Amino acid sequence: MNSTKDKILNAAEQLFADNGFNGTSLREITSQADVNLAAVNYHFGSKKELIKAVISRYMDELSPILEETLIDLVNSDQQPDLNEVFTVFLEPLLSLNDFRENGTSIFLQLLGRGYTDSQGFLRWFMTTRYPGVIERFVSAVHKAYPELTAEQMFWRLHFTMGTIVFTMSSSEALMDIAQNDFNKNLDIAGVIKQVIPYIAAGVGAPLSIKDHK
Amino acid sequence: MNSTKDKILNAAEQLFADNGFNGTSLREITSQADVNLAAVNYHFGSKKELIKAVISRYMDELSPILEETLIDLVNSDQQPDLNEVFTVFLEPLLSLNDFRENGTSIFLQLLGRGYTDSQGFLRWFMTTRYPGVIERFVSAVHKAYPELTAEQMFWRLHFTMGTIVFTMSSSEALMDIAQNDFNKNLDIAGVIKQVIPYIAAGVGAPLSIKDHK
DNA sequence: TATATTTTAAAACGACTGTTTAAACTGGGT
DNA sequence: ACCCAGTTTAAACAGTCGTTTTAAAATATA
Repeated sequence: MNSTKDKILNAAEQLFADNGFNGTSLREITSQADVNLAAVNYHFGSKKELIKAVISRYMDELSPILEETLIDLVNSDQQPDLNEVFTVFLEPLLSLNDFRENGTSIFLQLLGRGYTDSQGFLRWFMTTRYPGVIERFVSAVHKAYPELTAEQMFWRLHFTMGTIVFTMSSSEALMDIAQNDFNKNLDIAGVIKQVIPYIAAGVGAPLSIKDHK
Repeated sequence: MNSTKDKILNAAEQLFADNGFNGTSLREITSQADVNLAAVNYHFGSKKELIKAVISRYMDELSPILEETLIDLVNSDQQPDLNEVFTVFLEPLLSLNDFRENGTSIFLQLLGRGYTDSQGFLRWFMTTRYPGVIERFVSAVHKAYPELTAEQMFWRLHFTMGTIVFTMSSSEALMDIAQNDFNKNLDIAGVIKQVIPYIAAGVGAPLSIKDHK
């Protein structure tokens, strides 16, 4: 259905992805969605709740798929490679393109915005509302690299989050540069395939001597 | 000297680092600096110019040291390890603590804000004003890993930038978590030492088959 | 058809933004 | 003493923001 609520969500997610949460006004959203300004506060209560609704629409779609795939990986007999662990994300992320046009790119950009724009409130929202994905993911990494201590796991997963989030929030600019400088026409899937070996190697980096003590 | 200009710069850099450029108003800055609101526009012309001035104060201090160290590395006889290449940044970055209190942390946070807050204008400012550092750095990485194509270099250095920038813009929150969960009291130098093996391994990841064609 | 409920519409609210204005003040040079 | 450039001050500017209010219109319920 093409209700007012949906029109707002569709306009909002694109604008949020492009210009960030702070950088997008309700007036831009409602004029883009061709609805009245007051409709946002009527349907969602506030801008903050609208942001949550935009994110939730993706996470509710993604998290079950992701969790299932990760559980399969953890329960399999053989020890996975770190590259395999991260490749697990590829298909579920790309499936968002069936869910909504440009869904993969928009979702990853939103994720990036959420971590940088609004000082930590979205991080809290995600970790408390979708804890399963993170737990399964940590288990999978642990299975692939058991020697990694919990502390190093913590740091390296945050580094990884940074790589993803930063890359994706500026993915359009990066793809433009790649197009101009290397004549390579990459889509979002191409960027993801570029980043997987990087983060797999980063997480899999050898333990430094000083941490063994 | 403790001029109005300096008082503004000192207050601005801390607020910018904490709350971002968009998230910091001129009124917050001037009241923190205990100067009149109009002083910013009088001394700097605009908020945008103030941002540039804050960044420049650090970059003018850092870039000569960094360039020199990188040139030494490139001109040395033996091939450097990627870990060595990135470790080169440690000392110059830490030297910012002598330059200003908490200088290292503030600068890295500012760098992060600049890349995410103001859609690319600061990226343009940095690359056009301090191109030498980037060139030397690319040369150093190339010397350590000659097989890396220009395109893959481009991507991996951007991934690296993302790791750094994201980690540092939320470094305080991360250090708090590390303190609570692992009872480890890390300072900014500790975080940098954690991240170096990660990015070195990421940049040094093996070339995937499909890029050889 | 009549009533109740949901949805839209236009306008205004108070608060905040960066910037500008014009007057007051400051310290040094003649 | 006077003048004058450099600096500081308080006030106002025009604009945007998220949110609320009030009334009209559309829709559903009986």
